[in-house]
Amino acid sequence: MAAKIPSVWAREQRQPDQPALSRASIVREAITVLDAEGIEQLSMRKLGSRLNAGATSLYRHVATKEELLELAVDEVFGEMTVPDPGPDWRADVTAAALSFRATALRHPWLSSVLAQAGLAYLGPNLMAHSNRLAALFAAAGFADPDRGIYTVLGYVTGMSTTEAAWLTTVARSGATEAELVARLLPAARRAAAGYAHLSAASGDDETDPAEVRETKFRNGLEVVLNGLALTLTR
Amino acid sequence: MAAKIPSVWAREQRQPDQPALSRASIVREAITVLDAEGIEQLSMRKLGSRLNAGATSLYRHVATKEELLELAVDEVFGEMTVPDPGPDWRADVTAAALSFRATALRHPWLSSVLAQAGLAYLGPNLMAHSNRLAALFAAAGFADPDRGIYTVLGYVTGMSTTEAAWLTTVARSGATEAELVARLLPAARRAAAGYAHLSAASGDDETDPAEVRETKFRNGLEVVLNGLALTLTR
DNA sequence: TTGCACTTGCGTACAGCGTGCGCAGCTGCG
DNA sequence: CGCAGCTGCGCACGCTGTACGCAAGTGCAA
Repeated sequence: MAAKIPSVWAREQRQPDQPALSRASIVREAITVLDAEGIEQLSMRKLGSRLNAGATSLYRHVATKEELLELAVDEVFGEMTVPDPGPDWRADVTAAALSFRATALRHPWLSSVLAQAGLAYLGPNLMAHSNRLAALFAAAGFADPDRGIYTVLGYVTGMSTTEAAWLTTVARSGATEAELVARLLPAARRAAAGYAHLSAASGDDETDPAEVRETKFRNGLEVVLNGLALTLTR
Repeated sequence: MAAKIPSVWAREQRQPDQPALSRASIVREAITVLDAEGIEQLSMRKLGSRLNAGATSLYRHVATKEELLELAVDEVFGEMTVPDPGPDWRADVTAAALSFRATALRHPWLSSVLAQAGLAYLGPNLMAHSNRLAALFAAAGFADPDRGIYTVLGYVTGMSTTEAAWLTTVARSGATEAELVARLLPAARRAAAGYAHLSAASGDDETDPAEVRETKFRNGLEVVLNGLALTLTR
């Protein structure tokens, strides 16, 4: 009732009520939808109505859906932490790699977008992330820091992408990860039959699949870091 | 005029003329479109009319567009070669990695599909590829062949995905790779300014970008293989 | 105080998408 | 000869991204 009266009060109320549809709020809400429902469920109409706005209103703040995705990607890069260079470069790189992986698994759509559009983004968070990563390898004393960066980043993105895709499959199935593994096992065994070197492994359902994945990631990373260490002492 | 007469001849002519819309021919044509126009340009309607068929006719042979993409992925995995295990496991793995990369770059949509759907495919070509890869690491004498597989595969897929995404960007820009690099350089420099460890490198436009990419790929792979070699001698 | 430029949001509309459904015609078997 | 089953197609539904033009509100200039 009082709300209907147009007055200073109403206007003051309105500001905290509706953040006025800014670019930042759009990106934030987009990430929420992406995380909750996946990339193919994000539509401009749905996003608009979640912000109490029409679909086309969003286009005042964002040129295109693709640009919105770019902004979301850069935003998410801001969640990745890279430590300041310390005495143990391996620990630092490992921490950065794990943070990358954790972020990619928290936002499984990240990999899809990156795979389709590449890293020609140049957003501020992405640049800062690259810079901090470069600092790590430079401080460690590598003759060619670039090589360290792209080798580690290649491994990390590849591994994270595969994992994220799997998690997406799990999410879409509605089951837990362990359940889906169990359900797919017969088919996998059938498919692996006749191939001498494929096991479709593991009857021991003791170990948590998520733990297994993280161990795999760490093991592979260790291999990469060992390889890189060789280029240091030489 | 003669063509209008319904007869054995007409029917016999028809067979080589129209391969009758089989699953295989649909997948083949889909790959052609995907290669030529990219993943977001593939529509069931377009695919149908290219095969002289209505859009919905395809659904007699393929349950859904997503399934069609899975079939295309497996088909393309058939193009990847993995050598039989020889005396030099590093050479063998390198050859397999380069073939994977070459295939992924020839079909840049591959990475997008894999990133979205993961490797829960179990198609025959994919299984055969994995098996041959496993054979390589087993023959090399690794205690844990799996680790070699997923480490190398992680690096290779990550690197190839990034490259494929970049090539997609290049293709969409309409320019050559070198031109696009030159065009993006100012923006990249601007973005890199203020970051101590980022160069936005290279004024020497002498070297072919494609060659640079391949060298990077090989260098990183060398690092990974060096790391793996350490787990062998131990 | 008045007026004007500018920003912001919205409604409508268009072309295109994946695909469910039911009908028509051809093929091969009894 | 007739019928079952497979193949292809036209239509229709609900959805998509987004171009366009109008209305309302805002802040600065005169």
